[in-house]
Amino acid sequence: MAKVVVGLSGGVDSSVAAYLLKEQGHEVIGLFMQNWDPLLNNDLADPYIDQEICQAQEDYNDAKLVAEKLGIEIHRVNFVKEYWENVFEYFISQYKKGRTPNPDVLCNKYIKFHCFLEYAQKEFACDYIAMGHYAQVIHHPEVKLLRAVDENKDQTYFLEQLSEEQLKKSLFPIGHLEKSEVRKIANEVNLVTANKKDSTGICFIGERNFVNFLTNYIEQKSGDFIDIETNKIVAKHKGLSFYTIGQRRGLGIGGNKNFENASWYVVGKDIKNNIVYIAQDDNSIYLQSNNCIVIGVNYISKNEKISSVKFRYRSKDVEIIDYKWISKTEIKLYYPNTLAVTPGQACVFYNGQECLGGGEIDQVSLDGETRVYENSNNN
RNA sequence: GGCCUGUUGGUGAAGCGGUGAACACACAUGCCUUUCACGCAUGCAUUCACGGGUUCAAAUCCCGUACAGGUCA
Repeated sequence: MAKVVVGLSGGVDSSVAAYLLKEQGHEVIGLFMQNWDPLLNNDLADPYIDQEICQAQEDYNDAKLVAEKLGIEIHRVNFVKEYWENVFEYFISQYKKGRTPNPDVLCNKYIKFHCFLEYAQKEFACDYIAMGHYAQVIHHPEVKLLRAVDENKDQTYFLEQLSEEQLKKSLFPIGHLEKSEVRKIANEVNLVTANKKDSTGICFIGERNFVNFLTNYIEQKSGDFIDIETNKIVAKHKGLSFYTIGQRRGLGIGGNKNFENASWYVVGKDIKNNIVYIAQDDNSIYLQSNNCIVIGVNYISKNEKISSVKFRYRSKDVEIIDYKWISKTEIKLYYPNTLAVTPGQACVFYNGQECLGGGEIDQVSLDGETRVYENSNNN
């Protein structure tokens, strides 16, 4: 029996997490976070911006109903400023450099498992915090982060940056359940969130037309789409930051008599010359790499060896052939040829079911040839 | 100026008298998804530059007009 503060988001997962903790006999307190304010943050791409009730308010209402149903207290906290300073500014700075950052990894590191944790401990003197993530944590004899039982929903990818101290204080009550079981429980207990659609898009921000969203924060210049095979200009792009490596949709390049009848994929960027390189092959050699440098590494389980990694959320694990530490926080990984490993994205390390930590993909190469996925060296 | 060839959806392009106008790419929507993406599914020309004619029937044949390209003096 412990005192636990649950992050109630107004979704099914956290609702069921709270319910399970209560069932286990813990003293449970709900805490709702608001980390994004469309008006304050000038988020003109928010589809709800003209509505009277914003998304956050609607979610809070659901969270409140769940708390009432479960008979637990609910409180509300605002980390809009902290989110902007610790997550969003970095996110934008990376996009300006042509990279493809993952804000949700930082959101977990700095907001959910830092601001929230501190607040919960200070305000409520709790023993633990709990979240509705699909992940499992073991506290004894040593801290381990494990993939969720429901491998399809596993979210350890986003928890890659959590420290041992943060994990020690955290519980993931639904990590041993399948998503379908979570929904089933929610229905049995009759929670309003039981059949609510899963939220997607950047955590706390939500679904956006991404080009419009970024346009609010990044000035972009149009430039050339160049075929990397022939070096010919194929079309105009809207701004280098709007594209990520491996992207197909949104390029707007239709049939062209000078080229084959095939889709185009983004395979590189040249920031200095504002060029986006493309190729007409989803398996292009220019999309492939077999080694990369990962920086800002957080290593949770120092005794374990990396056997596989994930380069993008929900992508298949890639077996690691070898790796070499460059410094305490930088590592070079060697792996079989893989498509679209993208600078800025999180690279997460695994050994079987255990998540060992991870870092940020910095430089990507095929054998000795560095991919022109970005030119951050010039900045 | 004469002669010749071409003009099909957002783009590239099949079809060349017989009756729902291929296909590819783009795009849209849906699914998938706590990042960005990938992927999957579905949809998308009542109409073939325009006007007229022949025919039971034309995008497909004929005539004219307008564009575009070629070619000959």
